[in-house]
Formats: sequence, structure tokens, C-alpha cells
Amino acid sequence: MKPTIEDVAALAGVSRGTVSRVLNGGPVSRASAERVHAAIAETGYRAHHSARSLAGGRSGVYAAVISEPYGELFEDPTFGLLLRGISSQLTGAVHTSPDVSLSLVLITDEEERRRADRLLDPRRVDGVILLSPHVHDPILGSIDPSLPVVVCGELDEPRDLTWSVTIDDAHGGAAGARHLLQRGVRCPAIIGGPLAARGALRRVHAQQTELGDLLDPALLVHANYAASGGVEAMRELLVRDPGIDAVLCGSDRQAVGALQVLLESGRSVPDDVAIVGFDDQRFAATTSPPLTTINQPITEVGAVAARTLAAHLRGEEVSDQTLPTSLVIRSSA
Amino acid sequence: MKPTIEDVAALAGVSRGTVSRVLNGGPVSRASAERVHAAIAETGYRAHHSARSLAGGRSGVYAAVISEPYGELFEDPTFGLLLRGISSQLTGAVHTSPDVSLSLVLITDEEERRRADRLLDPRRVDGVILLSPHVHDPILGSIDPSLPVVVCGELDEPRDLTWSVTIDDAHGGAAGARHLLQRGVRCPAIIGGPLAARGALRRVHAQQTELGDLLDPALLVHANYAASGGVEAMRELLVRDPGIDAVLCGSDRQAVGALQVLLESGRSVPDDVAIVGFDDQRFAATTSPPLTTINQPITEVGAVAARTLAAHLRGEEVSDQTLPTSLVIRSSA
DNA sequence: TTGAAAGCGCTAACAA
DNA sequence: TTGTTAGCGCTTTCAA
Repeated sequence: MKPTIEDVAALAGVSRGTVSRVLNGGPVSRASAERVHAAIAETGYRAHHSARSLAGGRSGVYAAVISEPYGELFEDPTFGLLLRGISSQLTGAVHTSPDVSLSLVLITDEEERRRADRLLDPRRVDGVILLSPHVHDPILGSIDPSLPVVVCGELDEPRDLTWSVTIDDAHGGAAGARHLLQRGVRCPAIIGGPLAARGALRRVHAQQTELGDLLDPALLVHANYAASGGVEAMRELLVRDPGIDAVLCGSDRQAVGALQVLLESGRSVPDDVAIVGFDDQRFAATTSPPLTTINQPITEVGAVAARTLAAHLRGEEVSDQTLPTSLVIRSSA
Repeated sequence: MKPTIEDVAALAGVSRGTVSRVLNGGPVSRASAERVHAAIAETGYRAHHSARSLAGGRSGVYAAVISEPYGELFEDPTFGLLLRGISSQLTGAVHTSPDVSLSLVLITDEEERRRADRLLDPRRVDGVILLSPHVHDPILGSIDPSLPVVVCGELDEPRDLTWSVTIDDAHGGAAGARHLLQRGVRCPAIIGGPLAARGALRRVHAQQTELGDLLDPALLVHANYAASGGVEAMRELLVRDPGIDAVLCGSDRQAVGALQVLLESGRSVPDDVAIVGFDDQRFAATTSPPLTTINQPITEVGAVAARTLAAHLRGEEVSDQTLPTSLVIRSSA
């Protein structure tokens, strides 16, 4: 059998309680601590997770909840990046805080939703990180009120013990617009994200503000985030005004769509028309020309979410956070 | 406080042991069972996960391990699909088997690798599902020998208590070739996956066998799975023989690359040249023309992996599994 | 600073 | 078929 705390105690010549104290940072004499550490090393002792949870009341588990209809799931690289960020913050300090494990809770149908209700038990997880930034997601309301939640994205209905980690969309939108202004564009257009996406609206608003009178209101169209959205929007814009010399897009995918249309129309990018994307997805660096775009620190959002949860559980005061975006200048603008 | 098994027992007028028995499927009278169920419903009782693990020796957790260098992670939709498949099999039967939760273990650097060693403790997880089908992955060797493992993909070094769930690559390769044969192609070519990928090799081998003498050995080139690989390979093939009238690709991404080259060269698909992809990724249905390709049941691989683990833990005899691929005929061939 | 002891909520062996 | 009881391995009072 694996060594228990009792074995360690015996070997170190102290009581079980003392071993527990060095494990959890209680008051112990230097001498005892050393002998316990030696005993731990010698026995290869590792705390029994369930026993610790049962006695201590902490599970050492965070739940990462992704509620997304089948299909959408993981098409979007965002989830993977968020998970990476979270995972990077889960390693425990040597003998202070134990490692936290991440319980992945996927909700794609009713059955999984009911299972999630059972899994999201305060005795089974210490906290929840919500990865799906859905508006009106019923999941939030059904989580046990005593469970702390960090939302990666926006929070529409307030909830106790709930914090959100978001991206500064307005700042990102403004940065792109300002870059265009510096380049001296005369006739800019905007391809905004879908009207249902709050972040998209905030970006557009900031772009409008920044561009001011230079922007012809007719040259703002909304489209879905996919490349196809960019294609359609760009075609429409070109009809409305063939003289457009710059386009701010709501996503990199829209930007490639717009790029394609522009190229097909015989225009050159960025000479005839400058294009700015949004997201700084991986492929943005390899389009031709490479996309100037706005970087969103998605992985960092996940990391901050995990740290926020940890801080709260440590008893610290925590608050909502907004992470900065940054302009990445490549060749398209 | 949440109700405990003791509360349920009291309300049902039975002993704690009896409640435990109805929860775990022991011998109980019909009458007791009913009263216990009623009491559970009334109290809203839910078993304490850690307590159960500690006493029962089963954690009710499977670990999904993805060991992949930073960057590759989740670029590939495969992981998401596998996780979906696994997740779909985790719901427990009402009062027979409890829900299993999925612990996501991401390994992208040394720190995470060490943490994984600690997380993959037989007392903390009941089994492991390995999602990264890496050859020579050191992780397999470092997993506690008492922990059962199911690998989604191929297994190179045998290990006790380890099973693999794979795709029938040979069958898929043959199916594509046979389809071409039926269409009466005269001059087929093959763009194989990278030489380092075993599955790719197996597919190519099956294709060669099926095509027989019809295949000019010079018309087989290997390339990476990306679209760029398809582009380069197709260009090379066209140089070697401009008369090619069909191409079997190793991936859908390669197929779009090849498609692009073919279209640019003024050929029409499928009239001048037929193209068959592999994978049946989401976008394969929306290229123009839509791709005829080989479907791989990735989600099903995950599901089978989870079921295999569950069956083994139930004490059943389990074995390696190979899942069938299927030809999806669209317009490109 | 320490040991002793009382649980945490559950399963399983045992006797009835 | 049932109740009783002894743990599972740990944390946390409580005295000392």
C-alpha cells in the first residue's frame, strides 16, 4: 500500500497531527519540519486527495464549464486557449497549496446539463470557471449559490460570488482606428461583428468615435464573424463606395474574406485599401499580405480567471478584470 | 448543511447501511428501496463524492491527458471531438453507477508534466485516456502501472492494462482508391501524409494495393497535412505528369491545397481531375466543389475509449478496438 | 509547539 | 435482508 500520513509520522517520530501541520502550514518547530520532510521524501508520501477533501472541506478541483451546442464546440480555438491559460495556473506550491485539478464539464445537450448540475456540487468542486461567454446562459442561475464563479467574458445578470474577466474591446477598436488615422486614410469603412455580440458593438462604437466625421455612416455594415461574412460585407461596401481606402474588421476571418474580395476586384492591399483585423488568430500572420490586427490575450484571460478563483479561495478580495488588447502591425495596414 | 446518508436513513427508517446498499446496488427489499428513494427525493440527498471515494476506493474520475507542445494544442479540432465523445459517456445510471467526472490534464511543458505525475495518482483517478497519439510519448511509461489506460490512437510500446482505440486507416485508404477505380480514372496520383505518421503510411499502402499497376510509382508524393503541403505536392505532381486525372489526399486540408492548384492551372474538378480527401472535417462540405472524402469517426473514438475504461473498471474483459471509416461522396470525385 | 482524539460521510465486512 | 461496526486517510479542535 501507499504510505499514509501515519507512516510518515512514525518515521519522523512525531504525531500525525504534526505531519498534517507541516503539510498545511501550521505552527511547527524547525526541527520537526525537517524530519517530516525527510520522512516524506523517504517514503514517497503523497496525500490522499479524497481523504484530504473529506476532512478539510476543500476539493482541490476547479470546474471548467463549456456550454455550447454540439458542433460549435472547439471549432473555435478560443476554448483551447482559455483552457491552456487556466491549466498554467494550477500547479501548487511545494508544501503550501496542493495542485488543483481541472474538471472539464461539457454541456451540449439536456443530459449533460443535468449531469453538470450534479457535478457542480460545492463538495466536489471549489469553484467554477465559465468559458462560454453566452448571454442569458441558464447555467449560471442553476449553479449552487455558495460556489464561486469566474466568467471568461461578460456577465449580464449579476450573481454573488461571481466575477468576470474580459477583454478591453473599446480600447482595441480605438487602436485600430487610430492606426488608420495615422496612416492618413481618407475613406474608411467598418465591417462590424454580429449585432448580437456585445463586444463587437463596443468595438464598433469606439471605432466610430475615433474616426469621427471621416466615417461615412453608410460605410458601416455588420456581418457574422466568418470569412463569408467578410466577403459579403466587403462586396456591399464596394457597391456603396468604390473609393474606400481602409476597412476595420470585426475578426481576422472577416478580414481574410474582405481581403479576398479586394484582391479579386484588382485592388492591392494595403496600397489601395488598408485592412485591419481583430483577434490576432494564428493564421493572421500567414495571409498575404500578413494581417495587421488587434491581439486579444485569450490565454491570459484563462490564467487570470484561474488566479482570481484561487485568490478568492485564499480569502483575498477579488474583482472583475479587463485585459488590454494590443495593436499588431503587419503588412495589411 | 447538506443532508447526509444518515439523514436519509433516519427519514426512511432504515440504517445507514441499507441506504448505502440501495445506492450501490446491494441486496435490499423492495419496500426498503422504495422508502429510501422517497427519502432521497425528499431530502435532495446527493452522495458526498470524496467520502465515497475514500471509503470505496474508487474516485469516479477519468483523466483525459493531452500532451502536446504549446501551440499545436487545440489547433487541431481532433481533441475537441475526442473530448466530446468521452464526455458523452460519463453520465451515470440513476442509482447504479454514479456520474464520472473528467479531469483534463494538459501537458505542454516540464512543469505540467511533473504536475501530471502527481495528478495521475491511482487514488485520485480511476483511469486515464490518452488523447495524444504520439509515438514514443514518455508519459505512458511514467503512469502508475496499476492505472488502466486507453489510448486514442496507436500504441507502440505495450503496457499492461492498456488498450487502444484506432481508426481503420487501411480500409479508409482502400475505399477512396476503389471509388476512383469505379469512376474509371486512368492516371491517379497520391498525396500521402507525412512519412512519420503511421496511419498515413497505412492508408497509402492500401491505396497502392488497390490501385495496382494503374498507379505510376512516380505519382506518389508525401507532404505535411496542411493545405500548404497539398499545394506543394500538387505542383510537383503536375510537373511529373500533367495528365493526372485523380488525386487521393492524406487530409482534407491537403485536398483544398491541391484543389486550389488545380483550379489555378485551369483544370476543372472533378471533370478534369477528381480529388478525394481524408478526415471529413467540417469545412470539407463547403469547399467548391464540396469534397468527396473519407470520414473518420473521431467523436466515436472518444466514446469508445470512455466505454472501454468503464467496462474494464466494471471487471469486464476488454480489448483493442478499430473503428471503421466511411466514404463520403460529394462532388470532387 | 505538540499529541490525543474526535470527526468528515461513506462502504463493506460481519453477525444476526 | 438487515443493523452494527470498523475503518478509509486526513484536518482540526482541545489540552497539555
